[in-house]
Amino acid sequence: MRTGHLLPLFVFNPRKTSGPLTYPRMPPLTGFRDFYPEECAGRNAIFSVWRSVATRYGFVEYDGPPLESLELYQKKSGAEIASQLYNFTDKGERHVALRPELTPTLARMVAERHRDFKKPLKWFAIPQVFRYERPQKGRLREHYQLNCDILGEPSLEADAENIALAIDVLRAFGLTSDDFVIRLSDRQFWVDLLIARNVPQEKWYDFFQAIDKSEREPEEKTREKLGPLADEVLGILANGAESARLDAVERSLTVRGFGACYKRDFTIVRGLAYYTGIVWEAFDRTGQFRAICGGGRYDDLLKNLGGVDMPALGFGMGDVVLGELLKARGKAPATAQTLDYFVAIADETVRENAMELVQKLRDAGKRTDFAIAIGTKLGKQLETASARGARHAIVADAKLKSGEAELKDLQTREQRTVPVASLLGVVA
RNA sequence: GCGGCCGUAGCUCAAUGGUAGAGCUCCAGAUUGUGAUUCUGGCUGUUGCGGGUUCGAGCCCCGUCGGUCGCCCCA
Repeated sequence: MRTGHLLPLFVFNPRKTSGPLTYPRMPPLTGFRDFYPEECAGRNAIFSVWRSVATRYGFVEYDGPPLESLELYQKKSGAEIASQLYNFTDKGERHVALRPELTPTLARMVAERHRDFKKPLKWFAIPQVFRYERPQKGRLREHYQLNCDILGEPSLEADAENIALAIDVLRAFGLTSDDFVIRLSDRQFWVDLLIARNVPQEKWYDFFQAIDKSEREPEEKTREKLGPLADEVLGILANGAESARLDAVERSLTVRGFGACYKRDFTIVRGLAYYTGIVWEAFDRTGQFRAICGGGRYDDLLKNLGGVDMPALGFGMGDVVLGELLKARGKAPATAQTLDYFVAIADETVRENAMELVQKLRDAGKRTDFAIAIGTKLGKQLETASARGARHAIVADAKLKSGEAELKDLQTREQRTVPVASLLGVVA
């Protein structure tokens, strides 16, 4: 009984699956994703692997708020960071931001209650994080990021443990040392060199920038940026250098059986601000994707952010690049969503008996569905059952009233009459 | 914030400046108790949007929005 004056937006006609476009589409915002069931299953499969491996390494899960004070990030990265994140003023005039990373939150939480926890802490989280920048390949405005951190342990064995976890996460997806490589570097090595060569601290930023870009820029440009240090630095980038810290980490990885998974590479400096020791990134061997994951030691961050002097390190792994890589290598986790039973109602006079059976199956833990629409043709119901990935169809007919049903194997198409009782537990 | 490329049906794509189409998907029927194939029918567009040129624009021009790739930046 439509009166005709309703806006098209509010008219719902279930018989029409598609119709004239009567109002503008509302796609998700730039850089944000919808997760339809298939994508959601894929995302959850990734989460499941992440959780499984992290807990296997003795890490425990935590989380923080998705919204934090803007100051928390500015304190760590400078005021200009605001231009790169989602920030706004809330109704209480507070300057807030959607979290661009979890590490400041972690530092805040640990500083707040560090006395409550035995050291070292091995914590992981799977936050959705946000950044305000133009989307590009492997980089959106939101993504989910596995974060694994070890706090309160200064030894290099902690660095190795963290990197080993990252390697094992990648292995758990079916990737091998043929697919990826950890590029290991030592930020402290560069700092030592800068001090030894009397480079003033205000020039360090440009120095790290030059190293970071040396792969993507012509050598002449890098030389120009490095000035008098050019020969020495380019030699180190090309041929490596001595580092007792890297020796220790590499030894630990090798005895764990990961000798083929890493290479020493001093071009990795990981951003600019807070890393203090070992830093590393994982890349796919073909180089067609940006970094899969990366991390390092940040021993000063907790002191600077929360006033608690505690060594710390960690890594982050996003779902976007990882998902692209797994898809390209045919290693995307299987996401088939199936049913144990689909109850097809062949005879509407037994619908109530069929619903009783559906409920019993569900109570018994069986994934069970049925055709809600009354009077759906049996053929259509079986088609649905098959499309939904059900292993068996149960054809509910008059025999159901005497405790029997037709059980049909949807793969073999074989069908037999069975007592209903046998469906509740015995038959899988 | 800057630049390259691309925007046609839900999806993948056609259409010399001259009446906007196909395949797939979806829904239904052939088939009122049996799903893979097959056949038939149905739904579907302000050609992203707004201007301009032209007798006439999906096509050419300008702008804008969106997508994508890169730059900047990288947590």
